[in-house]
Amino acid sequence: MTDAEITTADALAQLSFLVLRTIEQTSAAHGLSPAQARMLGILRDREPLMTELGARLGLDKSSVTGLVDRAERRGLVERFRSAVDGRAIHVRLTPEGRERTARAEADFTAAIARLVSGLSAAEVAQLTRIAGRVVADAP
Amino acid sequence: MTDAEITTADALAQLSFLVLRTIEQTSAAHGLSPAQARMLGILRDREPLMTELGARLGLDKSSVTGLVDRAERRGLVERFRSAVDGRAIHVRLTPEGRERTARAEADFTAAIARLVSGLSAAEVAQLTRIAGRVVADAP
DNA sequence: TATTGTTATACTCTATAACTATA
DNA sequence: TATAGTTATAGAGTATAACAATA
Repeated sequence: MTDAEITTADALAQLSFLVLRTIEQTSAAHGLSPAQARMLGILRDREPLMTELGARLGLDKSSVTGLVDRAERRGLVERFRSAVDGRAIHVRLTPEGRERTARAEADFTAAIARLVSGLSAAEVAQLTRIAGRVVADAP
Repeated sequence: MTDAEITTADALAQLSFLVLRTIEQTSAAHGLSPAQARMLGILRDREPLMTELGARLGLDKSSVTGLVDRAERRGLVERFRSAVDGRAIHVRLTPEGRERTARAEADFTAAIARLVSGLSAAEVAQLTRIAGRVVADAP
């Protein structure tokens, strides 16, 4: 009974703050904001329309315009017109953006490994599996 | 082999975005920003100095000034001078702030319960225990 | 008319640097 | 001198509402 009891909500909230802080730190080390890092991660294997990007990020279209504007100004992404719809615009990584994304992700993976380094291999596997289930089940 | 393999880093990043979105939604339903909700949660059982609050939140003192300003304007918190140090200022919840905090937390707890409703009771317990361990081990 | 995207505007959040008041 | 806090300023991120261009 020396360990404090902790609710699921508390444990997940605190774990999330920890992971988000890790994302902030590794992003910042590569000159990226967390929002940009998240967008670049999505663009790693897609060239979505502005609207689709907004849907994936859960952001309003005007927010996506600003996010893409700032990333484009930094040479990380570029816009190009849809071949089939004159109104629609795709976004994709530039080579520079792709490199930065890869390096930031490698650092993030290493940081997460340090974060769970106090767990046994079996516990890490359980955590990964259960977290993956929650994410997959989510609406 | 029908399930996609997922890395620990990916699973935790996605879970964290999911939890953060839940915090945003339940906060917004009570007229709070995520940053405010987090601050109010800290103030639930403390009356810290501005500096101590900043240390707990990991924020610069000027950021804390703004955060407390906006919360004070909404009647959620109040400042009061230290009895022992003429420079120092404590922050505490108002009765209104305490009520809002309690209601938002209850909603958040319910939302997290829905998030993990696809897991077995044993899995929820495992997730809670392991997440708690990671948080407790973190620097 | 409906949809795609941008612009104008406003607010929150955050940091750095300069400042005031107290220790 | 050093510390606690505020102010001035700047930039990112977000949303709502109004708009232009295309479907």
